[in-house]
Amino acid sequence: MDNLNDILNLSNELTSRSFKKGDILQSQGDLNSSAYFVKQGLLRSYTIDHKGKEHIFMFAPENWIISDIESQQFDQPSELYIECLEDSEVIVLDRQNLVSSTLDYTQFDRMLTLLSRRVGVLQRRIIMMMSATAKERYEQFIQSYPNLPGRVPQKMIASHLGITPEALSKIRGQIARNQ
Amino acid sequence: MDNLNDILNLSNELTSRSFKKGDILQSQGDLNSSAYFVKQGLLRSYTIDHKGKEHIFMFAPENWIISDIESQQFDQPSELYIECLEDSEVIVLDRQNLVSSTLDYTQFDRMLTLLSRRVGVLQRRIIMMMSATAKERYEQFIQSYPNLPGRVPQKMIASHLGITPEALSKIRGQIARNQ
DNA sequence: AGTGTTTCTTAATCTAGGTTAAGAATTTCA
DNA sequence: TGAAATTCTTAACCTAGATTAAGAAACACT
Repeated sequence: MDNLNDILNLSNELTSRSFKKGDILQSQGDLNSSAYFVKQGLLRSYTIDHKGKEHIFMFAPENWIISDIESQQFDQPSELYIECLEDSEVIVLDRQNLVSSTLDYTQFDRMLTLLSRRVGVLQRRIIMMMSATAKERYEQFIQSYPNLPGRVPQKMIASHLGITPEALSKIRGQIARNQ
Repeated sequence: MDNLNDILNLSNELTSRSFKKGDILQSQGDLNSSAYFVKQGLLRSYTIDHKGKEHIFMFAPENWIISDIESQQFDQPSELYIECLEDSEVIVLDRQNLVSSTLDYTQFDRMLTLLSRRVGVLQRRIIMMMSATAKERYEQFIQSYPNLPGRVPQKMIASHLGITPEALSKIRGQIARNQ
């Protein structure tokens, strides 16, 4: 992802805000949900299901943008919590910064690119969930995001993979053992 | 989804093509992948994983649009097969019909809406896969797509849910039994 | 209409990953 | 720096769904 300043209207008027580890930027059910561009630090998004269990949808380290896109675009209640995992510098993009009427042609085009790429990521993730074992998904995860283990507690990686912390610990034990 | 004619450039020059049940409109690995708008009939998209197993990504009945979006937008090899499940009337949208340079402002805006909605659907599907049992996912499926069972063989619904046909049969047996 | 092919069901068995529990390691923060 | 809290590991046991198999039902095609 190139310079997001070009993609959006960030240039002048939008400044970044600081958040502390543990801060919740947005909760499930919130209206007026935003998109968050991470200049420095690390955010995560997650849901809590009807059984009270937490499921991490994604992590956003430096230069990533994180948001409940549908909620943000159409002013629907957010399905995701967005939380700070490290003290972070974040540009908050409200509805009016990302909605069609405020975008010029070039920005529009980049927005379309961004969304198409996201669809690709989600498509591959669904296929992964359907076809791969937990071990395969873990190996694919550390390959795709080699700098995240170390910054993120293991149990959160487990949650992102859709397994329990115990299962991930067992898998890591296995991997360590045979080599 | 409103009238797709408005969203795109379909109006005059693009006519629909007929396909027969069983026709494969696009294969895994194909370049020049297209998007397909279903006027009449039913399509599906699926992958075959490295273990040789088939996984149905989505179904597209009347008025749906189906495509490997990332592949179509960026001219990358398709990850999905797209196949006809019934004799169908389909408008084939090549790269040049859907790429930024050919879209006017209104079309652009609708394209953005379309993609944001797709992201929402995929997001909910991932959360479902992580949090719900096979039975819950099946019940949610027939609620979301009440007209598909009957048009689609059960084993394909199983594949879309990420379970085996035997497991789905067992679940249906259970449901039938206790009421 | 009749035969071959695909789909669906049922049942027995197996296994990846969940659950529970408890101790060890690490982090947090006064 | 040291006590409390959180995270990680290991192990025993359990369960949802996979696998295998075989018969029944539904479809497809001449």
